[in-house]
Amino acid sequence: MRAPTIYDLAERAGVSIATVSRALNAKAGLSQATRARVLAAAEELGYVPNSTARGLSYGATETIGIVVATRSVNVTPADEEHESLLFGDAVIRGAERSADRIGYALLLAGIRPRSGWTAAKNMVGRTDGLIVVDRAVSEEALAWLSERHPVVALAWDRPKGREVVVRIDNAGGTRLLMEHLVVEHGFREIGIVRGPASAPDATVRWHTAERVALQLGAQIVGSWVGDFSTSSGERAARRMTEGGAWPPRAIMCMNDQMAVGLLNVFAELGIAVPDDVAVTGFDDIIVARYAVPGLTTVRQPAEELGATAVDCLYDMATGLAPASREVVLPTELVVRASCGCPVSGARRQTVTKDSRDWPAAERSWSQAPGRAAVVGAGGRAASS
Amino acid sequence: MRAPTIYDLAERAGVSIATVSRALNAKAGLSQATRARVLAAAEELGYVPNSTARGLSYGATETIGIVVATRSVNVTPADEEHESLLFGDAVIRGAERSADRIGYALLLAGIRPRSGWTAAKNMVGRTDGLIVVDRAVSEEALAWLSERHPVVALAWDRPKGREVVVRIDNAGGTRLLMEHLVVEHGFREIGIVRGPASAPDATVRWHTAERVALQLGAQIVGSWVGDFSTSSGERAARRMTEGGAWPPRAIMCMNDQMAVGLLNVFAELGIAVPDDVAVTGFDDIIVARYAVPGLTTVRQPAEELGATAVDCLYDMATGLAPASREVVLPTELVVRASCGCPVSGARRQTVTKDSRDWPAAERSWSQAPGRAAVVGAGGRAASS
DNA sequence: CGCTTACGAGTAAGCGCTTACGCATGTTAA
DNA sequence: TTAACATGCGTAAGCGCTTACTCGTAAGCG
Repeated sequence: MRAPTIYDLAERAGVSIATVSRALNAKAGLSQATRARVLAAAEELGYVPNSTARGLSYGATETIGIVVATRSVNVTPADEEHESLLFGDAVIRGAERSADRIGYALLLAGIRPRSGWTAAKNMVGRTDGLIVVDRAVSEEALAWLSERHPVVALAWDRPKGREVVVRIDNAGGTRLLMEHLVVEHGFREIGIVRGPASAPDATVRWHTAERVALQLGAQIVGSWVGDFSTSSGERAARRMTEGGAWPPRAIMCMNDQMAVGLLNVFAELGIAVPDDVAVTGFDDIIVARYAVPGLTTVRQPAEELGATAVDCLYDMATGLAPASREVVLPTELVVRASCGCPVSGARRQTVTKDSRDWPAAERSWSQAPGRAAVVGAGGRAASS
Repeated sequence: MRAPTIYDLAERAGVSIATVSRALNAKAGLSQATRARVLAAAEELGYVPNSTARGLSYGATETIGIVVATRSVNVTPADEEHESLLFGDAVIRGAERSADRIGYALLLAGIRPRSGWTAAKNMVGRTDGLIVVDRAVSEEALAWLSERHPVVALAWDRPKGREVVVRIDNAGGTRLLMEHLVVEHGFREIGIVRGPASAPDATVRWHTAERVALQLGAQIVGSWVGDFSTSSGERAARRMTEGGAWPPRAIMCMNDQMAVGLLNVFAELGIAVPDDVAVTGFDDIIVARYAVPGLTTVRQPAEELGATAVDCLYDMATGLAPASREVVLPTELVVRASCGCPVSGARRQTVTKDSRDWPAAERSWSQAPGRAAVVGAGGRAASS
């Protein structure tokens, strides 16, 4: 009942284990006959090589680790589903796609709020590279990891240690959105619902929004702080309507969940979106498409982030210097109804429109295995 | 720049590698002083044990593999997002949670439609057990795998080989739903939108629905076949309204996506849900909550499936015989508006209700590490 | 004071694989 | 015919770790 080893196979095929190894790994210097004999024996025995032993001997595990933050189980389900979990899932899907393409495996580790980063540390000893998503571990931990292992920090601010940062173009996306609101819709008074100060993404978005608004001759007439959750968006909406106050004509939320919170409260209060107040989000989570009205937002290519991270690590692990310390993926404006844009017909139309919105999943540059791309805002190239 | 090995550590601490190993693994028979010295040296060196070597020597990898089907990239995004992908993500989250609890790692493999199951096969050599989700691999492949490795088949029909099946109580959930429609709402004429014949889940649901309807004195007045996608639901809706025909008073869809497809088309045709036609789904995907009207459905505890699978494998890998060849998790009726139930107020109310719907994430029986539970329909115990 | 025990730590034998090296053959060229 | 080389395969040395076994030392006992 013990799994057959290379010795069993060698005996069965009547050759040495070295020959078996060469046959299985398609190395040169073997006669066709011997190779066939070994492969046949392997088939008969149902032999599967022990990857652990292979990794030890070969000196590489051909495995990429991915570290994501896992929220504690006690948040409300709505928040839990919407929040970074889904983002993390998409990243994992993308990473898995790339890993599969290069024949690597993906090892998963979730970091719980108070569990510390031991799980991430342990991955150093069993992977060829590590993806750290968002702020799953502290900056110090990231520095420690990146000093002794190839590390890609995903959706991080910018590289501080030896890690390579793969992120989206927050500034560019925010600019697109603001230009849409100010230039195309003519809104001059914009409100902003920020994220927590600890989130670099949100901070970049916020600062950019302010700057671009000024540049375009609009002004920020109000600013509220949320924590990225739907309920914090609801609280913000209540604060801005306290005592019968009227919210700004247009409100930009730094993520979709908070925007959904606004929609909830405005619907309850009878404030019409977009006719009374235009609302926008950021990220294009699934719910943005199903919100009523459909949420105008900026798409984050979460799967591509994961795929790109794996490509980068592959380069790093195989000795190629990464093309850049920082890889920036472009974002895309997704226009739905919540900003005031006409959406002809009912939801079906929206669905159709959405389908068009989605780019072909295979990016052209992903055809070349293992190559990462440096792409900037709205198509402009950007690297540091 | 080479990672420090146990030899480096031993030298630094002035002891043998055996002592280092004992210190790091908290084995008995070491003086406090020596242990402390080793740990201090480890800290200084930033030593991380090589799990590959450890696994080889120890004879177990403390890793669980999870094999999920990954749809090809060319499906429409709506279908892709809703379909098994999200289910797979939830399963992975649950599995990760359990794995983390027992100190195991999770290795991910996606099986693409035409890539074959080599990826799954290779996992045998690097894990202590395998979770195969849904129908990621063929029955023959599953048999092959389960013959030489601990395997849990998730959401599978019933065990055929040596694998343990972990699934939800499809029959029980369907019964709850049918009882709700017939007994509480008094609908006597029910339509059914089935899934593909190849999906055992859908088949069980369909047969149960027919049987229960008869038992309760209702009748099935129409049956349409879809493929689980939203667009197939839309097609079904068009077929049932062809030539001005009127759909059945109540329609039970074998999953949520198809139900959403019905909602789309009915909205377009001006058929009111639930006033003209009641519609129900199955699975309780996220979108069910955001559909208009909110979709009455049956919740699949996807995360718990993953968590339970890991618990089972842990038992199997550590030599405990699994409690049962088949573990069935209970389902839960989620009542929203699409069946005709009153939902007071607007969406906020729905959200609140939903929050209540969700059980505390920690199941009581999950407190005992590594123990799997056998729970049946609606709380009744069931095992085979 | 001599003997048994218990304790702490070292020695060495693997775990299953890859690969550098070496050694027979068979093949070619002078 | 023989040197020179390619070809095909076996031998053996690790990869970094765990652990069964061994052994020196100090404590406990009559």
